[in-house]
Amino acid sequence: MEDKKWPEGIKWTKQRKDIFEVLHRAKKPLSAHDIYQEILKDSMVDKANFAISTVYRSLTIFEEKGLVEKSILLGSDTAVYELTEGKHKHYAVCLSCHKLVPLKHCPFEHVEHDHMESEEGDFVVTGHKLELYGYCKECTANQ
Amino acid sequence: MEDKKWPEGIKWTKQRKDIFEVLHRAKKPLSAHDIYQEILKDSMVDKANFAISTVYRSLTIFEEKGLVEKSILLGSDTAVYELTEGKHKHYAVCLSCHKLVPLKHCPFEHVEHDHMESEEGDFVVTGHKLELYGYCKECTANQ
DNA sequence: CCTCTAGTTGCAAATGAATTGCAATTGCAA
DNA sequence: TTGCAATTGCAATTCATTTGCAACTAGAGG
Repeated sequence: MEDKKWPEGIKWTKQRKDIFEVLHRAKKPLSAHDIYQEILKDSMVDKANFAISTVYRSLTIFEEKGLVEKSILLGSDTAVYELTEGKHKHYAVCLSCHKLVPLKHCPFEHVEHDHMESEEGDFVVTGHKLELYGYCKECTANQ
Repeated sequence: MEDKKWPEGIKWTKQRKDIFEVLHRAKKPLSAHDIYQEILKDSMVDKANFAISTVYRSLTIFEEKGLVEKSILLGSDTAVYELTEGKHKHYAVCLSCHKLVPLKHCPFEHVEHDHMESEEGDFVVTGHKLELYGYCKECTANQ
């Protein structure tokens, strides 16, 4: 985080630093619970001194500031978060093993804008969320 | 429903018929709660004789049978459902007024398949979920 | 370095969507 | 019409997430 500009009006606390670190080294979106466990595991802190509500509150703020992206993936009821870091990523969810497979490209890099027209006039598109589903290599192989 | 084939092994009960009707005439995805309220409002039944758990259970079955599609839209924590009816629909969510605006076309009609390649080999894509976000005509007009 | 305070946190209790156990009910195949 | 597996109502439960509040700190301004 050191090299990054931190949004105004929000404090860079030890807890937020920990949450950021976990998200930073994660290779996939994590739930609040995942993050919490990871922090405890690393004994970055002792359990008696870190509330999961802090994770939720921090993630909410991070999201508001555009630092993380929240999504609720297919077939799940818990939200997962990942750092935006300027990047733009999508995943495919395996319907069989529920694995998350990152896509190489955003399929929308090549889509013209006028395809976005809505049924009721213009809509200024600022972003999108895409999720593919199907079957991963392993699950296809094993029938 | 009369003209449609009903999946095997699941019964066509009064409750499911009501749920189906509500979904059928809905112009947008509805939550279990929406559906429940709608049914009560229509006095299709009296409250004392229709449990919301039935709505949830029915929707789950409908989803398993491919009759409805479940999604959890941006900025919401409750699932919404709509009949698939063969169609394929996407929405844009207005970040300002939270209105759901249906899109005219699925942007993927024109996307080549190889853009779906994943970082770790092939993935058989059977479907996708797309959600655009941005600002609707009205909200853009009102600044 | 110290002070002060708005922003944060821990904790425990509260929400609210969704699920479940169970006994009673009901489609519907035979 | 009958029999039973599927379904339902109801109430209790689960589980992710949120919230109230008093105690605590980051970090701006002395």
